[in-house]
Order: sequence, then structure tokens, then C-alpha cells
Amino acid sequence: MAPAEHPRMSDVAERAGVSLSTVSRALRGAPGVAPAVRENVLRAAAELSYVVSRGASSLVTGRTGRIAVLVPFLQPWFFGVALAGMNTRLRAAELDMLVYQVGDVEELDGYVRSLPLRSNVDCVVAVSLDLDEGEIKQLDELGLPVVFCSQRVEGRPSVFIDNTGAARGATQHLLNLGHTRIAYIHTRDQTGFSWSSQERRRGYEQAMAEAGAEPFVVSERPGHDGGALAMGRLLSVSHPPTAVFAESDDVAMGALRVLRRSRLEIPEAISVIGFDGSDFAELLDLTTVAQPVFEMGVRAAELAADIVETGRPSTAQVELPTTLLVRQSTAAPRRSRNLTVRAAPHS
Amino acid sequence: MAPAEHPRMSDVAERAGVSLSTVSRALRGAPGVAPAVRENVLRAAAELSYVVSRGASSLVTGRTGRIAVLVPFLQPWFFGVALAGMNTRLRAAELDMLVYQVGDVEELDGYVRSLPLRSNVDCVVAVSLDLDEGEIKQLDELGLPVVFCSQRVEGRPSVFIDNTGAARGATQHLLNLGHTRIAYIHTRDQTGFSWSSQERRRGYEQAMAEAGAEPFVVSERPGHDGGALAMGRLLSVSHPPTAVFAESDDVAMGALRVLRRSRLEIPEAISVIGFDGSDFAELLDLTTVAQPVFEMGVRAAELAADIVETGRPSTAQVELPTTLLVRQSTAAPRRSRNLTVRAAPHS
DNA sequence: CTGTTAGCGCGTTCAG
DNA sequence: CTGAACGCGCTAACAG
Repeated sequence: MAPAEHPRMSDVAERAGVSLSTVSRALRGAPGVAPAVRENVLRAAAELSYVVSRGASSLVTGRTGRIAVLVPFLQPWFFGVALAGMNTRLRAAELDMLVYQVGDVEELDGYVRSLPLRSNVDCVVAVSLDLDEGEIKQLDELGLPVVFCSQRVEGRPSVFIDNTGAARGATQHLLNLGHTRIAYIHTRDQTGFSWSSQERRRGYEQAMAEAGAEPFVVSERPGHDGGALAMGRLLSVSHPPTAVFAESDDVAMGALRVLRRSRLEIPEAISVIGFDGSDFAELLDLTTVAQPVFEMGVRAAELAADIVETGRPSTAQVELPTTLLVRQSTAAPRRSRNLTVRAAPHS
Repeated sequence: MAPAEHPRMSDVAERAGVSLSTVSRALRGAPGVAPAVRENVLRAAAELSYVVSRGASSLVTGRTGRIAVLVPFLQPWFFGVALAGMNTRLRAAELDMLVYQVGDVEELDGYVRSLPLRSNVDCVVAVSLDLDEGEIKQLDELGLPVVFCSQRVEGRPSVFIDNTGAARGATQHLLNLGHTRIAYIHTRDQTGFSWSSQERRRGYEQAMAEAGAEPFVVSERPGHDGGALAMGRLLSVSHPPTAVFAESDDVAMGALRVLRRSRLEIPEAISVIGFDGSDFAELLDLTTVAQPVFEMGVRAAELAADIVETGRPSTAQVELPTTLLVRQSTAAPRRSRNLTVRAAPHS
């Protein structure tokens, strides 16, 4: 490793028979270099398989060519897709992507305090961090521009969907099918990351109110487990719902598992709708509200790239559309249906 | 942005009333600083919310404090979990994680040629890239140490599982249950990333050979779709298998979808086993071979951190254990079972 | 159009 | 134990 010292710019200059600054200009595509000379330099660089050291150049330009992406989790489908979207767009902008998992607000605080980002990246993209105003202000202490992805923040560059409207639409779908006893599964954990969840809940409540139906919200912890627990609770009340709207596909899948194990047919016994449009929803024929996650990543990266390239702050608000994907997990309720219809002889 | 210029080390020095180099030593935890002085410096730095510029320091130390992670995909469960594992361990080592998606060998080639990594990271971790020798050699041209995660490479630091052994165990499980007509679903695409797939297939074939059973391999494209297509083919032969071993949970899920839509009960009509131990396998009660993906990430990051810290190349081979998770998708075959038993009156 | 001269912010000698 | 000089590899003003 050590024997093969990397070539420096002066090596290229020597080989091409020009000066250092000419090499710099040529490699950078800066104007003011004769085409022939430029070609010479490029060839010399290629022959030495030379690459400019970003560290050195950013020391003088002040730009690092890197952006940081902050995500609350790395594992869920959503974040993989979002990162893939960003990756695509960032590559086009020749920006590298630093990924940090910030599990909770406390950790975010730690990050901001230790500031490992400052002078290390040009911009940070916060994905689904669902921060409140105070936390956003904290991020400012980094002294870096911040782009919000999957969260709408007024006055800040952000890419988002209309959670409330989409949730209202999903609820309306169930109402239109003839359901009236529609439950909403909502999650919340201690860390306090739950903005979009709140917005979706609001959309559900609006639609229910407009229809004159009684809202019925159960709150559990996030993830499959929460969905399973919530479904268990819903199946234990005296008058169970005929349809369930889960805050996310993840949560819906937990609910589906419980229904399957209870031998309750979907959608005959109960309709289920999720949110996200994950590919697992497709596998399970789950009706869901799809959001364009990949494109959200792309657009967020685009905003970041713009900010880095122009050096100007931005307040762009990018709202992306959602799509209701109706599949086999939702259908009209059976007339005067009762969940116990199969098991109860006295039906 | 511009008004809030970041403080420099000299600012800290001035505030603490010491010289530049003393600040450097103090901040770095280097020996040769009086405790009282160090504390002073630390306080001054905190008050200015100062952080050393990695760019500047790496210019002189030659270390960037960054590692690059190369993944073929960002979206699948596997990679999210692996990245999460790395993230954990890298944070402990105070290394930042640059993530690059390299979809196929061609793209990898592009990366290696444009060398955006050189002098930009200290080490690269290749996750599940399933490279052949030539491609590995190509990576060497980066002039950087490479750690392999989820691929065994002799003489190189690598973290992996025993794919062959695990696949043999899974096949043995089915054989022990009494199955003899066991199919294997194998995937392959044009890009040529398929090492572990080959290894698993070999394990399957070994177990079948030992049992004197006839191997039956169908090959399709990767992902859910491939699994679905493969299952379709398996259901269309004259004597369908009573059990299916899918190369991965992803593929198994595609197969499951086809079975569900065909109204074939699992495991009554057909047993299915996957590979990976994804949490979706759990949701679907899919028997699977679990691999410790998170830990693979952790261990790979550890190898990388070691190499960076010691500066010495490594040839560590870390083999991690797999676990067969028996769930409800596998069971003994029905005596003289026939897939058409329910539909065929002449049974 | 090209070369020369200064630093960018820090770590590392080496004297004190 | 501390400070002053030098240089890491590169870009940005200038001068030619």
C-alpha cells in the first residue's frame, strides 16, 4: 500500500510539461486553457491514474463535495428507497453521500453538539426526522443548509406529500365502499418522531367527521408489533370495526398477521388499508396509499445540489402526489356483517 | 451563512491563551499537555463551538476518517440492516460512512476508473458485491484496503457465512420431514452478481445427492418476480415438488404469492423455505435460514476500523453462524400427496 | 492563454 | 511541557 504513493498534481504537471495551475484549470474544466493543452493534461492524468484530492481542494474552495443524509432508521423499506433516489441524483451532481443514522432526538442533539458535520459536508438532508421547531433551530447551529425530505417545513427547502389529504382520501375510499365502523391505527414512541403520523390521523378524522362517522383511534408502538397489538385490541371490543386504516404498511402488516392467524378473511371479514406503497404491500395485495419515495429522494437531493452549486439558500417547497392503490384487501362490507358470523351459531 | 464564519484553531488558541500547537495536541488527546491547560483549551473550544476541520487535518495526517461502503442495491432489507450494523460500529470508531450504490459490474468499473474514492476515504467495504477475481483485482487499483462483507475472499479481510453448509442444512430439514421432490429456486441476472446464490445451490445439490434424491433447479431473474415466475413453472410440470427451497426470502415471497393466489395451502399442499431471516419471513411464518446480517455489518466495520487504525492490512476471515428458523411454512408432506388432490375427483 | 505567488487550516518536526 | 517554523495538495489571485 505504502509503496504505491498516489501521484500529486505536480507529477501530472511535470508529465504534461505545463505548470501546476494549468493542470488545475484543465482538470477542473475551468476556462482559459487551450484545447490541445487540456487534452495533454487529461491524458497525463489518466496515465498516472491521478485524481485530485478533494481534501486539499476543499480546503481552499470551502466546498467539500459531500452532503450528509440523516435518517432515523436504516432498515425500513422507506429509507432504502429514499437513499437510492438520492444516490442517483447526487451522483449526477458529483456529490458524495454521507449517511448517519440518528435514532432519536437525543442522538440528534449529540450530533449537533459534537458537530462532526461542520466543515465536513456542504449540506445536510434530514429524512423523515419529523422535527419540531426547537429541534430544527438546533440543526441550524451546524451552520449548514438543511433540506427536509418527507417533512414540510415552512420557509425551508422541503420535499413532502400531503399526508392529511392522502389519509382523507383513503378514509373516503372506505366510506364510499359502505364502511362506517372504520378504525385508525396510530403509533407513537417515546422519542417523539411522529409528525406525519399526526397529519395522517387528522386526515382520517376529517373524513370521518364529514361523513358523520365516529372516529376510533388505537395507539400503539411503531412497527409490525404495534400493528399486531392494535389489531388485537380492535378484535376485542364489543363492536369491532369492519375496516382498518393503518398508519403505514409496516403497521398494516402486523395487523394482517393477526387477522390471518385469527382465520378472519380479508376483505370479507374486514378491510385493511395501509400507507406507503411498499412493495410488500403489493405482495400481500394490500390496498395502500402510495407515496413516490424514490422521487422524494431524487428531489431532495436536487434541492441540496442546487444549494451547494449556487451557494444560495432556498425555500423551495416541493409537494409530490400520492396515489391510492386499490387492491384486494379492501371491499364493501357484508350487509349487517358481524365478525363472529362464522363461529357463532346464534347469528 | 457567510456572516457566521466558523472559528479556526487560532481563535481557540487566542481564547485559551496558548499557542496553536498546544490547542492541536489538547484537542487530539495527544500526550504532552498539562491537565489544567488541556481543560482550558477544551473549554475555549466548547465556548466557540469549534470543531477541527477534517479536511485540513487529513491533509497532513493522510487519514480522512471516512470509509466507503459499496452496495449493489440500497432498497432490499439486507442492505439496510447491514448498513445499520456498520453505522453502529463506525460511529464508535469515529469514522464516517460514505455510501455508494454500484448496481452492476460495469458501474463498479466506472467507479474504479474515475477513482472518486482515492484520497477521499481510508478504506472501502464491499457488501455482497459477489465479485470474481478480476473484479477484485480491479478494486485494488484504487490503492485502498478493501473489506468484503457477505463474501468470502481468501487472503482478504472478509465477513461471511457458510452458504453451502446452511443451504445443505435447510435441504436436510426438508428431507428429514419426508420430502423427496424438493425444488430449488435460483436466480441470476445479466450483471453477474451471484456468488452466494451459487454456493447455496451447491449445498442444496449436495444434500440431495447424499439422500439419493433428484435435484430440480429452476432459474429465474432475481426478486419477487423471479420467485413468482419460478413457482409458476414448478406448478406447471407433470409431477410438482412437495417442497421448495428459495434462494432468498425475497424470492420465496414471490413464490408464496403465487401459491396463495392458486389457493394452495402452505404447508399442507407444499412446503416453502427461504433464506436470509428477514423480518418479512417472520410476518409470513416462513421457515428460513437466518443470517446475522446486522452483526455482519458490525464485524465488517470492525475490520475496516482496525485497518484504518493500525494502518496494517488484514487477512482476517470472520465466519458467522446461521440459524434455521423453523416456522409454519414447512411440514411433513401428506402421504402420497398430490397437488391436485382437492380438485381432482379421480384422486 | 499560461506561469508565479500566496495562502486554505491544520499536524509535525524541532528548539526552548 | 510549550511555541515557532514548515509543509500537506490544491486553488485563486495576480502578472506575464
